[in-house]
Amino acid sequence: MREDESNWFSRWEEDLPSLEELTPLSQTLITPDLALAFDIRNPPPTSTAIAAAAAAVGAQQNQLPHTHPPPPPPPPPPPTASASPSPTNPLGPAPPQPPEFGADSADLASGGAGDEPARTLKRPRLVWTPQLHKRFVDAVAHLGIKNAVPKTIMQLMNVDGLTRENVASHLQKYRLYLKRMQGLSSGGAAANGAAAAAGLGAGSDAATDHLFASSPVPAHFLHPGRPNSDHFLPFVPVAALQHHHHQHQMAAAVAHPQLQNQYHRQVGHFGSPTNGGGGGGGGFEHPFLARQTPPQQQPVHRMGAPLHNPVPGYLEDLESANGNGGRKVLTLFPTGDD
DNA sequence: CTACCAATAT
DNA sequence: CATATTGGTA
Repeated sequence: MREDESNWFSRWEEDLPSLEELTPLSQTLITPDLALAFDIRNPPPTSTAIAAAAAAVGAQQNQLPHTHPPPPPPPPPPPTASASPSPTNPLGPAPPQPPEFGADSADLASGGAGDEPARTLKRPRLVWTPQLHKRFVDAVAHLGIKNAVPKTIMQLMNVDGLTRENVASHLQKYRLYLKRMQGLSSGGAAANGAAAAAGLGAGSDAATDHLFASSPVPAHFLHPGRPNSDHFLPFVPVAALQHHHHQHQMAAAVAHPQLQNQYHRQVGHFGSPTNGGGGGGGGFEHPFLARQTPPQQQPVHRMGAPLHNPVPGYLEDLESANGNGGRKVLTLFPTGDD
């Protein structure tokens, strides 16, 4: 049993980051339903989509999975017209997202899925794009390490198509990353976890930081035993369900399971040109799949998130993996937690 | 039984 | 290496 449940809300404030952290993240996940909706099995003659994708290095995640989903029946919203007070997504509603399509989906000849979806199809590998990860971190940050468990995180992220397993897996890795960093940052000059996370120290250079360094790590993460500043946010776990009203819920990017080559070195130019530089609030996205699938979550009656609706328009995020040594610019949150 | 976690497999 | 999958456990 989770013994902490008794006092988890007593310490909510501790973990509560600053409200401003609520980042209007937006991600698009191609959910199988979606794919199905688009009818992938009726692909255009396009062929070298994959090659194209490879060529389009700037974009790494936009392959369309041809997964036929285990039919998640669109649950008819039977809200008896009563609840649904704050539809505001805790972490972030999705700003306008350019519905860009990857075009295509190479059909693999596996298994004769010539016709109807074989019910035993697996989902494509989820690609944790920086944006997605950002959302992940935000969710964890907002939940607090204590409550940051896969299910909760998943719900908070509210990314369509994301499964608990996905989050769990990533969470595991994330924890490892944090742990590694704790050891390095503690006692060292780097008092700031974010700094270490950025890839400053020697701990994160090439490998581990790829994705993780993209998102600042909340300071409290590195020091679980030490509440930083007491945040006071008398918030209550409002049971927040997501569906209700259209909020762009995007999807995450997925890649083909098989065509997973091991060469990708393109994590570096995310900044969308349209935005002018990285960072830009609300404006940087990639060729992602945008679309939302009908509600598909279970009526889990669990707590929601103590977040409030973020104001869209302010985004931070950074990315710069140049091999220049050292120096990392952390465009941290406006709160300046570090 | 559900969910978490760590280990293991792909 | 990044995810997925599995097994044991709370």
